[in-house]
Amino acid sequence: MPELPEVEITRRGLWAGIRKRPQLQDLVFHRKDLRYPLPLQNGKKLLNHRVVQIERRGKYLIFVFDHDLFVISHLGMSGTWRVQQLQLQQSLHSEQTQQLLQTVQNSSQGRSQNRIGPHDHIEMIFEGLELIYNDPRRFGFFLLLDSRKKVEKYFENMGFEPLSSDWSADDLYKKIHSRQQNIKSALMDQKIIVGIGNIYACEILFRAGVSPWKRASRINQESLEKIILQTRVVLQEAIDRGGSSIQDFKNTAGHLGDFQKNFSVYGREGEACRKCGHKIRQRKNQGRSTFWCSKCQH
DNA sequence: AAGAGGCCCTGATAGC
DNA sequence: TGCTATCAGGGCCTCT
Repeated sequence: MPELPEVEITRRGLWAGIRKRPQLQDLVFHRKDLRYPLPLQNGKKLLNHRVVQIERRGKYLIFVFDHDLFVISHLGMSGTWRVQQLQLQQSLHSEQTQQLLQTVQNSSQGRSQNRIGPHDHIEMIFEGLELIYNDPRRFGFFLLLDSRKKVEKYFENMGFEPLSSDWSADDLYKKIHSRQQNIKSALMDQKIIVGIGNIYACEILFRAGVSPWKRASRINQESLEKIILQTRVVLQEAIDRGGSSIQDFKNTAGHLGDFQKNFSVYGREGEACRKCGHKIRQRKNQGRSTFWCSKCQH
């Protein structure tokens, strides 16, 4: 589901929710793993620490706690975080807290309290509200790291941050000029540039007028500049519109995004190109549906 | 050693 | 109605 815009929307919503009361009071896991094992025991290190910032790197969220503790959260294909108000009694009773901790072993207790629904796997409880992670497909993950160094190590091989201006077209050219793969695969390669997934790769290439099937090494200077520009424009537009909700993306307040209404090609196979009227085509690339206009994109 | 393909998992939808 | 097949926003691992 979530590409950079959706993760950024999530980041903002989470931070807006907890910034005034950032001390983690409880952490509850309703299963032992997602994509990777959850920090059932180590997670207790986080209790009573404050979240000082929530950062984003590509499609990853980073909860920065005081005392050099970090949580890396990835939404996989179907993950969402939501902010939910807590009843006063729930947030203040330590007995309740004890009971919640035990729900690591027994998730049915949590559900019976009517706060938790199907596929709600993690609860981060703050004063007066909680953050709940929901993920039907469970491709997401939640990792605890105990130093900034480990965080940097974790992200050391990741590509350029598209909305940052600390890299240039030349830098990107150096990374892709020897690539034999097509430009769409290159755009989706997180080692080259981060945050772009299947939807936005299609949309960016349409706006740049570049065929997804063009070899990365054969992109000329002018097209490369267009791709970079449109990457920034499309991602920023999507953020401004609350992200894209194809099936189920919701922001932390449970609201759907709006950017899917602006899709030029994604999911529009057989429909008329909004620019030239030609039929939008679809073909698989590395197992992912790829949409493009063969008349507008070369 | 870059690049393609399989796989993890559930749910929605299409077709019979 | 109910079965089966296919597909879905990601990324890691394996194989070539």
